[in-house]
Amino acid sequence: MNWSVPKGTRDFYPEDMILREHVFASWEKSCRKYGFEQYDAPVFEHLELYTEKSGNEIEGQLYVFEDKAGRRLSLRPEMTPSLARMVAAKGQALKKPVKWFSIPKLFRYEKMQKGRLREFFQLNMDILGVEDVSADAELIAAAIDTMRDLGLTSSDVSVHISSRNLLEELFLAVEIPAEKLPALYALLDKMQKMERDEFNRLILETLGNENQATMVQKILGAKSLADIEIINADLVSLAELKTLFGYLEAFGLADYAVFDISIVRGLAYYTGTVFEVFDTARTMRAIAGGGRYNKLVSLYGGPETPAVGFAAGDVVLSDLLIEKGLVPTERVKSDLFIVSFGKELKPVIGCAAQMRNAGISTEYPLKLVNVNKQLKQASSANSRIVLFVGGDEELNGQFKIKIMATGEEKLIAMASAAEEISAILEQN
RNA sequence: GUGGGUGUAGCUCAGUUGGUUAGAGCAUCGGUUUGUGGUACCGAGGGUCGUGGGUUCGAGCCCCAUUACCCACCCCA
Repeated sequence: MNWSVPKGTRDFYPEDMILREHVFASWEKSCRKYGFEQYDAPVFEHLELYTEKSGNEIEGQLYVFEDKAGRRLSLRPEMTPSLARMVAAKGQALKKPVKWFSIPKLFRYEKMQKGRLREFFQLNMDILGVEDVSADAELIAAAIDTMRDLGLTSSDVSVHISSRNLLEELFLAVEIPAEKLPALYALLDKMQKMERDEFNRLILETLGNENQATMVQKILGAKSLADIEIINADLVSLAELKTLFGYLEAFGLADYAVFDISIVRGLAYYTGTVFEVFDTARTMRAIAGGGRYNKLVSLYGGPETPAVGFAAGDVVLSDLLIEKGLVPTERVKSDLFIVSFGKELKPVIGCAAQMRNAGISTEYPLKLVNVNKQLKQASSANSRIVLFVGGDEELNGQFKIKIMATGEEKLIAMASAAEEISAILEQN
């Protein structure tokens, strides 16, 4: 018998939930701050939803199964097809712009590695219905802000931005045949991983034309938009990118953003802006990635809908937060812990009920042991205040309480105990 | 799918050229005479040494297979 978790999955013990909830809460907060609304969709979808977009080959990376009626279904490997389907189904009825977010659990049958599991979470944020680059800027700003809210600065992470259109325009201007573009994109995606000479050799091999190869090498050597402008100043996408970076500067986020011509984002459905967020040390895989996908909603039978979105996985991000020491450690089970001097549980329960009814998170020992032991429990529950019941103080209509952080003890009136405790909890 | 590395207590690891009953720290639980926690002292539980086979009088240690994890490649929505 094998009682371990399936390959590529995780258990979340309470102590693991601290980090997970920290990240989720931060994500949601950032999304709301930008006016995004939450949505969700089924965990499994018709298989065709994914094969339509990515081809039959991806089936090997999906958790595919058949239901009892013989339907071919798949656990969702990504959220965007579900989103596109939902938006397509509403047709023109949705008020634009649509700004939606979701935190789905996703499943991919993959060989696992550092930062890549078979079951994981993603934050997805998308803006639909806006063609202007202002939407790209709003989205990228929101993406950066999710990182910033978690304590990551521009010296920890940066967003590398490019544009599919820019590459296409540049390449077509030097008369590279359109059918060669996918091969070039694939090559470009690997640029960071190889020596410049090797890279240049492969470009020549792909194009089979020395003049074109030289031009492409020059284009791909561009380190900034200014470099691009020298090569070819008359490009629509160049103007767009300049506008985009201008907007990011207006957001006060210029420190995070860099132009990086090597960003192409696989070969998927991107039609314009593409970007990826990396740790600046570049020791991990991408933390987030996204871009513009103007064709996808119509692919699912909806109206032509411009769209831009991104996804950030929880795995690499969590690794980074741990490495940077940005993980909360405090684990408060309950704010108040009741310790009893007596042997009767009933008065303890009565007191606990009173506190809980007042909205105070309260625990007490389920087995009445000696006071020493009870206080140890209060301590490991990380409770902030201990309330003693069954003591002599009650003869004067008072409870003794103890502030655990300082060890300070004080007497409070029994009649207003809940109010006084709430007040103390609020102060600290 | 390809190549490499690592598996000893819940965790981090010791364990001599193969030799009795496999150890430590941390953690957990119990106790230090029942009205005071975090620190201290005493004690206890917990391991078929990843799994299966082989070599040997004898294997945690050597050999083979297998599995899980880690790293690199492939892929990355």
